[in-house]
Amino acid sequence: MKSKTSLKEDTRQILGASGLRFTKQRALIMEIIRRGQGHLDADEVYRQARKREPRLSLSTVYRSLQKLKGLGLVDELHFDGNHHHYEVKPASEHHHLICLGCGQVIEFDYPLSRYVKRHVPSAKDFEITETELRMSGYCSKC
Amino acid sequence: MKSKTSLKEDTRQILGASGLRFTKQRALIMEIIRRGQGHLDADEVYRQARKREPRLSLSTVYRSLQKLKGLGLVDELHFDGNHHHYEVKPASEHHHLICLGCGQVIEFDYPLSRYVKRHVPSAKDFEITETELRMSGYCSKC
DNA sequence: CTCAGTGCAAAAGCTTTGCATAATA
DNA sequence: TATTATGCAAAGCTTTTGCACTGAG
Repeated sequence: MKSKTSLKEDTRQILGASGLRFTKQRALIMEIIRRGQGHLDADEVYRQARKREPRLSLSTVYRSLQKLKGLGLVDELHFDGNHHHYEVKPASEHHHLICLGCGQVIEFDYPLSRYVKRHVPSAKDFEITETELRMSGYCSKC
Repeated sequence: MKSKTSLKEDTRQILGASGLRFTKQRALIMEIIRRGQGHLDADEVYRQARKREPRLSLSTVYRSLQKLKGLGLVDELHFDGNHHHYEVKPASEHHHLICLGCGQVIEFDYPLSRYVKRHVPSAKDFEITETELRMSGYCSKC
């Protein structure tokens, strides 16, 4: 219960600090993304959100996601090239393993950018701001 | 000169083995992707190809890319969620570092999937068929 | 009260598909 | 000659944009 409230308050504060507004639509979108464990695309967010806020429009979802991403509250992922997926920005660096058989997405934490900076010469003088590792294959069941 | 011929012959043979045809359009597309060092999207391939084959259509580019990808001759990358980028499938596992300032793409080899399989528990019993690491940030100049 | 945000509808990319024609094996 | 591939045009999806209205601060 605590984390839910604090996500909401954090969001309100960060939005406010940038002169942006904390609307019920944005609260709902954040809430859904958090519950979705980071693997929802815009349309799924939209469909879930409409259950509670039937007049919400898809463009609001897109615009909110964009703003939240700009503020660093949400990350945009690219599992495939067809649509974006979103997740509440995780505290630690984490990555995704996708099963091509059953579609499940496994997350794992790993400070990969630190590792790469240390081991890859061409990454040495790069200031890495974003890292996305996507691995796909088949899980033990498939 | 040798490698050029052998890419062409390899392509012809692999297509043939699957009952597919080696057309001048496909030869040209492969050639362009190879020269493009792996960072062209479909439209860029199309524009370059039309210089030599003005009647080529964009749908042929897409269809060919799809077939070539299916045969494992070409890899599809997702730098952003808006379009696909293509590269001739590299022999060794390699990844991409993208500068958000000047747009340059730095490639580096690294057997990352082996590393991850070894260090990440949840990846242990996964058969990884594809790995894509995308890191972005700012290069030393930007 | 003011400016950011919303809903709706229309437009804008990128990618795919249907169909008749051309070209490979 | 039998299919596979191509070109063209049209359709499909996801995402973005314009505009008048609403609502948060």
